[in-house]
Amino acid sequence: MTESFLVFPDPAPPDIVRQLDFDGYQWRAVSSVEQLVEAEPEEGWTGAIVDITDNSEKAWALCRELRRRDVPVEPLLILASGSQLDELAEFDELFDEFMVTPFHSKELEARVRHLLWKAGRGARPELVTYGDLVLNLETYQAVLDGRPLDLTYMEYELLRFLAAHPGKVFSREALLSQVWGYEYYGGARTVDVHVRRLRSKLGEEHASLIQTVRSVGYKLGQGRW
Amino acid sequence: MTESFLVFPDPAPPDIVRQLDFDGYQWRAVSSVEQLVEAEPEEGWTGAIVDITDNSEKAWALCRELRRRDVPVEPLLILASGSQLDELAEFDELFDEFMVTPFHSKELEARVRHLLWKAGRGARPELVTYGDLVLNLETYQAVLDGRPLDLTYMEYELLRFLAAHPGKVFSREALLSQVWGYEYYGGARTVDVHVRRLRSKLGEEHASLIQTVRSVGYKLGQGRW
DNA sequence: CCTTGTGTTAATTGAGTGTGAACAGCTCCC
DNA sequence: GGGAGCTGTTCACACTCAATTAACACAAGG
Repeated sequence: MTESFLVFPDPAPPDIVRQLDFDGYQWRAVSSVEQLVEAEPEEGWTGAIVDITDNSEKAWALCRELRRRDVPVEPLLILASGSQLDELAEFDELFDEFMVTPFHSKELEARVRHLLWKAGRGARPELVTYGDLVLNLETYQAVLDGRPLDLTYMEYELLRFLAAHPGKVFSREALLSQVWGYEYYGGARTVDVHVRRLRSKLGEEHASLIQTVRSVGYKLGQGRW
Repeated sequence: MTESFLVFPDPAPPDIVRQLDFDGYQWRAVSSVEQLVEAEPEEGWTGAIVDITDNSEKAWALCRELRRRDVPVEPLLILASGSQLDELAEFDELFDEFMVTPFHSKELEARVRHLLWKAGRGARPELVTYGDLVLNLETYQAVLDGRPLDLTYMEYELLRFLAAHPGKVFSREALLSQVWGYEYYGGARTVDVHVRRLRSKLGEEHASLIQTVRSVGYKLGQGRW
Protein backbone atom coordinates (compact mmCIF):
# COMPACT_ATOMS: atom_id res chain seq x y z
CA MET A 1 0.00 0.00 0.00
CA THR A 2 1.42 3.33 -1.06
CA GLU A 3 0.99 6.39 1.10
CA SER A 4 -0.30 9.38 -0.77
CA PHE A 5 -0.81 12.73 0.91
CA LEU A 6 -2.87 15.66 -0.16
CA VAL A 7 -1.05 18.95 0.24
CA PHE A 8 -2.63 22.39 0.27
CA PRO A 9 -2.03 24.89 -1.23
CA ASP A 10 -0.73 24.45 -4.77
CA PRO A 11 2.13 25.18 -5.31
CA ALA A 12 3.00 23.34 -2.14
CA PRO A 13 5.27 24.85 0.50
CA PRO A 14 8.82 23.81 -0.46
CA ASP A 15 9.92 22.78 3.03
CA ILE A 16 6.98 20.40 3.26
CA VAL A 17 7.49 18.60 -0.01
CA ARG A 18 11.22 18.43 0.46
CA GLN A 19 10.73 16.45 3.65
CA LEU A 20 7.94 14.30 2.20
CA ASP A 21 10.10 13.44 -0.77
CA PHE A 22 13.01 12.75 1.51
CA ASP A 23 10.92 10.33 3.58
CA GLY A 24 9.59 8.59 0.48
CA TYR A 25 5.94 9.63 0.70
CA GLN A 26 3.79 10.30 -2.34
CA TRP A 27 1.93 13.61 -2.41
CA ARG A 28 -0.19 15.79 -4.66
CA ALA A 29 -0.91 19.45 -4.22
CA VAL A 30 -4.35 20.96 -4.75
CA SER A 31 -5.40 24.58 -4.59
CA SER A 32 -9.17 24.26 -4.35
CA VAL A 33 -12.01 22.01 -3.30
CA GLU A 34 -12.90 21.44 -6.93
CA GLN A 35 -9.58 19.78 -7.67
CA LEU A 36 -10.14 17.22 -4.93
CA VAL A 37 -11.88 14.63 -7.05
CA GLU A 38 -9.63 14.68 -10.07
CA ALA A 39 -6.45 14.68 -8.06
CA GLU A 40 -7.51 11.85 -5.78
CA PRO A 41 -5.51 8.65 -6.22
CA GLU A 42 -7.15 5.28 -6.76
CA GLU A 43 -6.75 4.12 -3.18
CA GLY A 44 -7.89 7.41 -1.75
CA TRP A 45 -5.86 9.83 0.32
CA THR A 46 -3.74 8.51 3.13
CA GLY A 47 -3.95 11.88 4.81
CA ALA A 48 -3.76 15.56 4.24
CA ILE A 49 -1.35 18.30 5.13
CA VAL A 50 -2.95 21.70 5.02
CA ASP A 51 -1.11 24.97 5.37
CA ILE A 52 -3.44 27.63 6.71
CA THR A 53 -0.92 30.42 6.96
CA ASP A 54 -1.72 32.09 3.65
CA ASN A 55 -5.43 31.52 3.13
CA SER A 56 -6.99 30.08 6.24
CA GLU A 57 -10.57 30.49 5.09
CA LYS A 58 -10.04 28.42 1.98
CA ALA A 59 -7.99 25.96 3.97
CA TRP A 60 -10.73 25.30 6.51
CA ALA A 61 -13.26 24.92 3.74
CA LEU A 62 -11.07 22.23 2.27
CA CYS A 63 -10.75 20.48 5.60
CA ARG A 64 -14.49 20.56 6.10
CA GLU A 65 -14.96 19.03 2.69
CA LEU A 66 -12.48 16.28 3.44
CA ARG A 67 -14.28 15.41 6.64
CA ARG A 68 -17.69 15.51 5.03
CA ARG A 69 -17.05 12.73 2.54
CA ASP A 70 -18.37 9.20 2.69
CA VAL A 71 -14.92 8.04 3.62
CA PRO A 72 -13.55 10.96 5.59
CA VAL A 73 -9.88 11.70 5.16
CA GLU A 74 -8.76 11.00 8.67
CA PRO A 75 -5.28 12.15 9.44
CA LEU A 76 -5.32 15.86 8.90
CA LEU A 77 -2.24 17.85 9.72
CA ILE A 78 -2.46 21.58 9.96
CA LEU A 79 0.29 24.15 9.62
CA ALA A 80 -0.24 27.41 11.33
CA SER A 81 1.81 30.40 12.28
CA GLY A 82 2.07 31.32 15.92
CA SER A 83 -0.49 34.08 15.60
CA GLN A 84 -3.09 31.66 14.25
CA LEU A 85 -3.06 29.33 17.22
CA ASP A 86 -6.15 30.88 18.78
CA GLU A 87 -8.01 30.30 15.55
CA LEU A 88 -7.58 26.54 15.91
CA ALA A 89 -9.97 26.44 18.84
CA GLU A 90 -12.92 27.01 16.55
CA PHE A 91 -12.06 24.10 14.29
CA ASP A 92 -11.12 21.30 16.63
CA GLU A 93 -13.27 18.84 14.71
CA LEU A 94 -11.50 19.55 11.43
CA PHE A 95 -8.00 18.31 12.20
CA ASP A 96 -6.06 15.71 14.12
CA GLU A 97 -2.65 17.29 14.41
CA PHE A 98 -1.12 20.69 14.00
CA MET A 99 2.32 22.12 13.73
CA VAL A 100 3.61 25.62 14.18
CA THR A 101 5.73 27.31 11.53
CA PRO A 102 8.64 27.57 11.26
CA PHE A 103 9.36 23.96 12.11
CA HIS A 104 12.18 21.47 12.38
CA SER A 105 12.24 19.24 9.32
CA LYS A 106 12.47 16.38 11.77
CA GLU A 107 9.25 17.51 13.41
CA LEU A 108 7.26 17.05 10.23
CA GLU A 109 8.76 13.63 9.78
CA ALA A 110 7.91 12.66 13.33
CA ARG A 111 4.33 13.94 13.10
CA VAL A 112 3.59 12.18 9.84
CA ARG A 113 5.03 8.96 11.16
CA HIS A 114 3.08 9.17 14.39
CA LEU A 115 -0.10 10.00 12.51
CA LEU A 116 0.29 6.93 10.35
CA TRP A 117 1.09 4.87 13.38
CA LYS A 118 -2.10 5.99 15.09
CA ALA A 119 -4.14 5.37 11.96
CA GLY A 120 -2.67 1.91 11.80
CA ARG A 121 -3.76 0.77 15.19
CA GLY A 122 -6.21 3.37 16.27
CA ALA A 123 -9.72 2.36 17.25
CA ARG A 124 -10.97 1.76 13.78
CA PRO A 125 -14.31 0.22 12.89
CA GLU A 126 -14.34 -3.49 12.32
CA LEU A 127 -13.89 -4.10 8.67
CA VAL A 128 -13.80 -7.11 6.43
CA THR A 129 -12.04 -6.39 3.19
CA TYR A 130 -11.14 -8.21 0.07
CA GLY A 131 -9.57 -6.17 -2.69
CA ASP A 132 -11.87 -3.29 -3.48
CA LEU A 133 -14.62 -4.77 -1.39
CA VAL A 134 -15.12 -3.38 2.09
CA LEU A 135 -17.70 -4.52 4.59
CA ASN A 136 -18.24 -2.37 7.62
CA LEU A 137 -19.58 -4.61 10.33
CA GLU A 138 -20.75 -1.75 12.49
CA THR A 139 -22.77 0.13 9.93
CA TYR A 140 -23.77 -2.87 7.86
CA GLN A 141 -22.57 -1.05 4.80
CA ALA A 142 -20.84 -2.67 1.87
CA VAL A 143 -18.68 -0.72 -0.51
CA LEU A 144 -17.18 -1.87 -3.77
CA ASP A 145 -14.76 0.37 -5.62
CA GLY A 146 -15.88 3.17 -3.34
CA ARG A 147 -19.46 2.77 -4.46
CA PRO A 148 -21.91 1.66 -1.77
CA LEU A 149 -23.86 -1.53 -2.37
CA ASP A 150 -27.45 -1.75 -1.27
CA LEU A 151 -27.58 -5.26 0.11
CA THR A 152 -30.34 -7.03 1.97
CA TYR A 153 -29.67 -8.76 5.25
CA MET A 154 -29.08 -12.22 3.84
CA GLU A 155 -27.02 -10.92 0.96
CA TYR A 156 -24.84 -9.05 3.38
CA GLU A 157 -24.42 -12.01 5.69
CA LEU A 158 -23.51 -14.30 2.83
CA LEU A 159 -21.02 -11.91 1.37
CA ARG A 160 -19.55 -11.27 4.77
CA PHE A 161 -19.04 -14.94 5.41
CA LEU A 162 -17.40 -15.51 2.06
CA ALA A 163 -15.23 -12.44 2.40
CA ALA A 164 -14.13 -13.53 5.84
CA HIS A 165 -12.63 -16.66 4.31
CA PRO A 166 -11.35 -15.51 0.94
CA GLY A 167 -10.53 -18.23 -1.54
CA LYS A 168 -11.96 -21.01 0.54
CA VAL A 169 -14.68 -23.09 -1.08
CA PHE A 170 -17.90 -23.75 0.81
CA SER A 171 -20.51 -26.29 -0.12
CA ARG A 172 -24.10 -25.20 -0.23
CA GLU A 173 -24.78 -27.24 2.85
CA ALA A 174 -21.95 -25.55 4.69
CA LEU A 175 -23.20 -22.13 3.69
CA LEU A 176 -26.73 -22.97 4.72
CA SER A 177 -25.70 -24.10 8.14
CA GLN A 178 -23.08 -21.41 8.72
CA VAL A 179 -24.81 -18.39 7.25
CA TRP A 180 -28.45 -19.31 7.60
CA GLY A 181 -27.77 -21.12 10.80
CA TYR A 182 -30.02 -24.08 10.41
CA GLU A 183 -29.62 -27.59 9.11
CA TYR A 184 -29.95 -28.34 5.47
CA TYR A 185 -33.69 -28.63 5.00
CA GLY A 186 -34.44 -28.89 1.36
CA GLY A 187 -33.46 -25.88 -0.61
CA ALA A 188 -29.94 -25.97 -1.89
CA ARG A 189 -31.20 -23.72 -4.66
CA THR A 190 -31.59 -21.03 -2.07
CA VAL A 191 -27.86 -20.48 -2.04
CA ASP A 192 -27.66 -20.31 -5.80
CA VAL A 193 -30.32 -17.68 -5.99
CA HIS A 194 -28.70 -15.54 -3.34
CA VAL A 195 -25.38 -15.84 -5.08
CA ARG A 196 -27.04 -14.73 -8.27
CA ARG A 197 -28.60 -11.69 -6.63
CA LEU A 198 -25.29 -10.82 -5.07
CA ARG A 199 -23.47 -11.08 -8.37
CA SER A 200 -25.97 -8.86 -10.09
CA LYS A 201 -25.56 -6.23 -7.39
CA LEU A 202 -21.78 -6.49 -7.56
CA GLY A 203 -22.06 -5.41 -11.17
CA GLU A 204 -20.86 -7.06 -14.33
CA GLU A 205 -17.22 -6.23 -13.84
CA HIS A 206 -17.08 -7.72 -10.36
CA ALA A 207 -19.57 -10.56 -10.75
CA SER A 208 -16.65 -12.95 -10.96
CA LEU A 209 -15.69 -12.09 -7.40
CA ILE A 210 -17.89 -14.96 -6.34
CA GLN A 211 -16.74 -18.00 -8.16
CA THR A 212 -18.53 -21.27 -8.51
CA VAL A 213 -16.54 -24.45 -8.13
CA ARG A 214 -18.40 -27.08 -10.03
CA SER A 215 -19.74 -29.97 -7.98
CA VAL A 216 -18.37 -28.37 -4.85
CA GLY A 217 -19.76 -24.97 -4.04
CA TYR A 218 -18.81 -21.31 -4.06
CA LYS A 219 -15.86 -19.22 -3.04
CA LEU A 220 -14.84 -15.60 -3.02
CA GLY A 221 -11.91 -14.56 -5.17
CA GLN A 222 -9.02 -16.63 -6.41
CA GLY A 223 -7.41 -17.64 -3.21
CA ARG A 224 -3.94 -19.09 -3.57
CA TRP A 225 -2.53 -21.97 -5.43
CA MET B 1 -15.63 17.62 36.31
CA THR B 2 -12.24 19.05 37.13
CA GLU B 3 -9.29 18.51 34.85
CA SER B 4 -6.18 17.36 36.60
CA PHE B 5 -2.91 16.80 34.81
CA LEU B 6 0.12 14.87 35.82
CA VAL B 7 3.34 16.72 35.12
CA PHE B 8 6.81 15.23 34.98
CA PRO B 9 9.37 15.94 36.31
CA ASP B 10 9.12 17.48 39.76
CA PRO B 11 9.80 20.35 40.09
CA ALA B 12 7.77 21.02 36.98
CA PRO B 13 9.08 23.17 34.13
CA PRO B 14 8.00 26.73 34.93
CA ASP B 15 6.75 27.61 31.45
CA ILE B 16 4.44 24.59 31.54
CA VAL B 17 2.80 25.24 34.86
CA ARG B 18 2.53 28.95 34.18
CA GLN B 19 0.37 28.22 31.15
CA LEU B 20 -1.64 25.49 32.88
CA ASP B 21 -2.40 27.82 35.76
CA PHE B 22 -3.29 30.55 33.32
CA ASP B 23 -5.78 28.29 31.54
CA GLY B 24 -7.31 27.12 34.79
CA TYR B 25 -6.20 23.49 34.77
CA GLN B 26 -5.29 21.54 37.89
CA TRP B 27 -1.95 19.77 37.90
CA ARG B 28 0.41 17.82 40.12
CA ALA B 29 4.06 17.18 39.50
CA VAL B 30 5.68 13.81 40.15
CA SER B 31 9.32 12.84 39.86
CA SER B 32 9.07 9.05 39.87
CA VAL B 33 6.86 6.09 39.14
CA GLU B 34 6.50 5.44 42.85
CA GLN B 35 4.80 8.75 43.47
CA LEU B 36 2.10 7.97 40.93
CA VAL B 37 -0.35 6.31 43.28
CA GLU B 38 -0.20 8.73 46.17
CA ALA B 39 -0.40 11.77 43.95
CA GLU B 40 -3.34 10.53 41.91
CA PRO B 41 -6.56 12.47 42.41
CA GLU B 42 -9.89 10.77 43.21
CA GLU B 43 -11.23 10.97 39.67
CA GLY B 44 -7.98 9.83 38.14
CA TRP B 45 -5.70 11.75 35.85
CA THR B 46 -7.18 13.68 32.99
CA GLY B 47 -3.92 13.41 31.14
CA ALA B 48 -0.21 13.73 31.47
CA ILE B 49 2.45 16.12 30.29
CA VAL B 50 5.88 14.61 30.30
CA ASP B 51 9.08 16.48 29.65
CA ILE B 52 11.71 14.14 28.30
CA THR B 53 14.43 16.72 27.74
CA ASP B 54 16.29 16.14 30.99
CA ASN B 55 15.85 12.47 31.76
CA SER B 56 14.28 10.70 28.85
CA GLU B 57 14.86 7.22 30.20
CA LYS B 58 12.94 7.87 33.38
CA ALA B 59 10.32 9.76 31.41
CA TRP B 60 9.60 6.83 29.09
CA ALA B 61 9.42 4.48 32.03
CA LEU B 62 6.76 6.70 33.53
CA CYS B 63 4.82 6.76 30.26
CA ARG B 64 4.97 3.02 30.02
CA GLU B 65 3.64 2.72 33.52
CA LEU B 66 0.78 5.10 32.77
CA ARG B 67 -0.22 3.07 29.73
CA ARG B 68 0.05 -0.20 31.56
CA ARG B 69 -2.67 0.56 34.09
CA ASP B 70 -6.19 -0.83 34.10
CA VAL B 71 -7.51 2.50 32.93
CA PRO B 72 -4.63 3.81 30.85
CA VAL B 73 -3.96 7.50 31.09
CA GLU B 74 -4.83 8.37 27.56
CA PRO B 75 -3.81 11.84 26.58
CA LEU B 76 -0.08 11.90 26.89
CA LEU B 77 1.78 14.95 25.79
CA ILE B 78 5.49 14.80 25.35
CA LEU B 79 8.01 17.60 25.39
CA ALA B 80 11.17 17.04 23.50
CA SER B 81 14.04 19.10 22.25
CA GLY B 82 14.74 19.13 18.53
CA SER B 83 17.58 16.67 18.85
CA GLN B 84 15.31 14.12 20.52
CA LEU B 85 12.81 13.91 17.67
CA ASP B 86 14.33 10.78 16.22
CA GLU B 87 14.01 9.10 19.58
CA LEU B 88 10.22 9.43 19.43
CA ALA B 89 10.01 6.86 16.66
CA GLU B 90 10.80 4.08 19.09
CA PHE B 91 8.00 4.99 21.48
CA ASP B 92 5.01 5.69 19.25
CA GLU B 93 2.78 3.62 21.48
CA LEU B 94 3.60 5.64 24.56
CA PHE B 95 2.23 9.05 23.66
CA ASP B 96 -0.56 10.83 21.79
CA GLU B 97 0.94 14.25 21.18
CA PHE B 98 4.30 15.86 21.31
CA MET B 99 5.67 19.35 21.26
CA VAL B 100 9.12 20.67 20.53
CA THR B 101 10.89 22.98 22.93
CA PRO B 102 11.08 25.89 23.00
CA PHE B 103 7.41 26.48 22.36
CA HIS B 104 4.84 29.21 22.06
CA SER B 105 2.79 29.42 25.24
CA LYS B 106 -0.23 29.44 22.94
CA GLU B 107 0.89 26.16 21.45
CA LEU B 108 0.68 24.37 24.76
CA GLU B 109 -2.76 25.83 25.33
CA ALA B 110 -3.91 24.70 21.89
CA ARG B 111 -2.51 21.20 22.27
CA VAL B 112 -4.05 20.61 25.66
CA ARG B 113 -7.38 21.90 24.46
CA HIS B 114 -7.29 19.76 21.34
CA LEU B 115 -6.26 16.74 23.36
CA LEU B 116 -9.21 17.19 25.68
CA TRP B 117 -11.50 17.73 22.74
CA LYS B 118 -10.38 14.48 21.18
CA ALA B 119 -10.77 12.65 24.45
CA GLY B 120 -14.38 13.66 24.26
CA ARG B 121 -14.55 15.85 27.31
CA GLY B 122 -13.98 19.35 26.11
CA ALA B 123 -14.46 22.12 28.59
CA ARG B 124 -17.03 23.88 26.45
CA PRO B 125 -20.74 23.00 26.50
CA GLU B 126 -21.01 19.36 25.59
CA LEU B 127 -22.62 18.95 22.24
CA VAL B 128 -23.43 15.95 20.16
CA THR B 129 -23.88 16.79 16.53
CA TYR B 130 -24.62 14.98 13.35
CA GLY B 131 -25.12 17.05 10.25
CA ASP B 132 -27.81 19.62 10.96
CA LEU B 133 -28.74 17.92 14.19
CA VAL B 134 -27.39 19.38 17.41
CA LEU B 135 -27.98 18.00 20.87
CA ASN B 136 -26.99 20.15 23.81
CA LEU B 137 -26.33 17.78 26.66
CA GLU B 138 -26.36 20.52 29.25
CA THR B 139 -29.68 22.08 28.39
CA TYR B 140 -31.32 18.93 27.07
CA GLN B 141 -32.29 20.77 23.93
CA ALA B 142 -32.32 19.32 20.46
CA VAL B 143 -32.07 21.47 17.38
CA LEU B 144 -32.52 20.41 13.79
CA ASP B 145 -31.86 22.85 10.97
CA GLY B 146 -31.89 25.60 13.56
CA ARG B 147 -35.41 24.64 14.56
CA PRO B 148 -35.78 23.38 18.11
CA LEU B 149 -37.30 19.95 18.59
CA ASP B 150 -39.67 19.32 21.44
CA LEU B 151 -38.55 15.90 22.57
CA THR B 152 -39.59 13.90 25.58
CA TYR B 153 -37.00 12.43 27.89
CA MET B 154 -36.86 9.01 26.29
CA GLU B 155 -36.91 10.40 22.80
CA TYR B 156 -34.00 12.61 23.68
CA GLU B 157 -32.00 9.83 25.26
CA LEU B 158 -32.55 7.55 22.30
CA LEU B 159 -31.59 10.18 19.79
CA ARG B 160 -28.59 11.13 21.85
CA PHE B 161 -27.35 7.59 21.98
CA LEU B 162 -27.76 7.06 18.28
CA ALA B 163 -26.14 10.39 17.47
CA ALA B 164 -23.21 9.59 19.70
CA HIS B 165 -22.41 6.61 17.49
CA PRO B 166 -23.35 7.80 14.03
CA GLY B 167 -23.76 5.09 11.46
CA LYS B 168 -23.39 2.23 13.87
CA VAL B 169 -26.25 -0.21 13.88
CA PHE B 170 -27.80 -1.21 17.18
CA SER B 171 -30.17 -4.07 17.75
CA ARG B 172 -33.35 -3.43 19.70
CA GLU B 173 -31.94 -5.42 22.57
CA ALA B 174 -28.79 -3.33 22.59
CA LEU B 175 -30.80 -0.14 22.58
CA LEU B 176 -33.05 -1.37 25.34
CA SER B 177 -30.16 -2.24 27.59
CA GLN B 178 -28.02 0.78 26.72
CA VAL B 179 -30.63 3.49 26.56
CA TRP B 180 -33.36 2.15 28.79
CA GLY B 181 -30.83 0.49 31.02
CA TYR B 182 -32.64 -2.67 31.85
CA GLU B 183 -32.66 -6.17 30.45
CA TYR B 184 -34.87 -7.14 27.59
CA TYR B 185 -38.23 -7.78 29.20
CA GLY B 186 -40.74 -8.40 26.52
CA GLY B 187 -41.26 -5.34 24.45
CA ALA B 188 -38.87 -5.02 21.58
CA ARG B 189 -41.62 -3.09 19.87
CA THR B 190 -41.03 -0.36 22.39
CA VAL B 191 -38.00 0.70 20.43
CA ASP B 192 -39.93 0.74 17.19
CA VAL B 193 -42.58 2.98 18.59
CA HIS B 194 -40.07 5.44 19.98
CA VAL B 195 -38.27 5.50 16.69
CA ARG B 196 -41.53 6.22 14.97
CA ARG B 197 -42.33 9.09 17.33
CA LEU B 198 -38.85 10.47 16.85
CA ARG B 199 -39.11 10.30 13.11
CA SER B 200 -42.40 12.12 13.08
CA LYS B 201 -40.92 14.88 15.19
CA LEU B 202 -37.86 15.09 12.99
CA GLY B 203 -40.19 15.96 10.16
CA GLU B 204 -40.75 14.33 6.84
CA GLU B 205 -37.56 15.63 5.26
CA HIS B 206 -35.35 14.34 8.03
CA ALA B 207 -37.24 11.21 8.97
CA SER B 208 -34.64 9.19 7.11
CA LEU B 209 -31.99 10.32 9.58
CA ILE B 210 -32.84 7.25 11.58
CA GLN B 211 -32.47 4.30 9.32
CA THR B 212 -33.75 0.83 9.91
CA VAL B 213 -31.52 -2.04 8.97
CA ARG B 214 -33.86 -4.91 8.39
CA SER B 215 -33.40 -7.89 10.68
CA VAL B 216 -30.70 -6.02 12.56
CA GLY B 217 -31.81 -2.80 14.15
CA TYR B 218 -31.56 0.94 13.75
CA LYS B 219 -28.82 3.43 13.03
CA LEU B 220 -28.44 7.15 12.62
CA GLY B 221 -27.35 8.40 9.23
CA GLN B 222 -25.00 6.76 6.82
CA GLY B 223 -22.06 6.54 9.11
CA ARG B 224 -18.43 7.21 8.64
CA TRP B 225 -15.64 4.92 7.72
C1' DC C 1 -59.42 15.18 36.80
C1' DC C 2 -57.10 16.20 32.88
C1' DT C 3 -52.62 16.20 30.52
C1' DT C 4 -48.49 14.20 29.20
C1' DG C 5 -45.18 10.56 28.78
C1' DT C 6 -44.39 5.82 28.28
C1' DG C 7 -45.08 0.94 27.30
C1' DT C 8 -48.08 -2.78 25.34
C1' DT C 9 -50.95 -5.09 22.10
C1' DA C 10 -52.77 -6.01 17.73
C1' DA C 11 -53.74 -5.13 12.78
C1' DT C 12 -51.58 -3.86 8.43
C1' DT C 13 -48.16 -3.63 5.02
C1' DG C 14 -44.48 -4.75 2.08
C1' DA C 15 -39.62 -5.88 1.39
C1' DG C 16 -37.12 -9.86 1.57
C1' DT C 17 -36.77 -14.53 1.09
C1' DG C 18 -37.60 -19.32 -0.48
C1' DT C 19 -39.35 -22.50 -3.97
C1' DG C 20 -40.21 -24.96 -8.23
C1' DA C 21 -39.59 -25.19 -12.92
C1' DA C 22 -37.58 -23.94 -17.16
C1' DC C 23 -33.25 -23.07 -19.35
C1' DA C 24 -28.25 -23.35 -20.49
C1' DG C 25 -23.66 -25.42 -20.25
C1' DC C 26 -20.61 -28.86 -19.23
C1' DT C 27 -18.98 -33.86 -18.84
C1' DC C 28 -18.92 -38.39 -19.65
C1' DC C 29 -19.66 -42.41 -22.11
C1' DC C 30 -21.44 -45.17 -25.73
C1' DG D 1 -19.69 -36.64 -32.38
C1' DG D 2 -23.90 -36.63 -30.10
C1' DG D 3 -27.16 -37.66 -26.77
C1' DA D 4 -27.96 -38.50 -21.62
C1' DG D 5 -27.38 -36.91 -17.32
C1' DC D 6 -25.66 -33.63 -14.12
C1' DT D 7 -25.00 -29.09 -12.42
C1' DG D 8 -25.50 -24.27 -12.23
C1' DT D 9 -28.22 -20.18 -13.80
C1' DT D 10 -32.21 -17.61 -14.31
C1' DC D 11 -36.96 -16.37 -13.79
C1' DA D 12 -41.51 -15.64 -11.84
C1' DC D 13 -44.33 -16.21 -8.12
C1' DA D 14 -46.00 -17.09 -3.35
C1' DC D 15 -45.40 -16.50 1.24
C1' DT D 16 -43.25 -15.27 5.50
C1' DC D 17 -42.15 -12.34 8.87
C1' DA D 18 -40.13 -7.95 10.34
C1' DA D 19 -41.29 -3.13 10.50
C1' DT D 20 -44.73 0.13 10.59
C1' DT D 21 -48.72 2.04 12.28
C1' DA D 22 -52.72 2.88 15.09
C1' DA D 23 -55.15 2.38 19.22
C1' DC D 24 -55.22 1.47 23.87
C1' DA D 25 -53.61 1.05 29.02
C1' DC D 26 -51.30 2.83 32.64
C1' DA D 27 -48.56 5.92 35.68
C1' DA D 28 -46.94 10.44 37.16
C1' DG D 29 -47.61 15.24 37.90
C1' DG D 30 -49.87 19.47 37.69
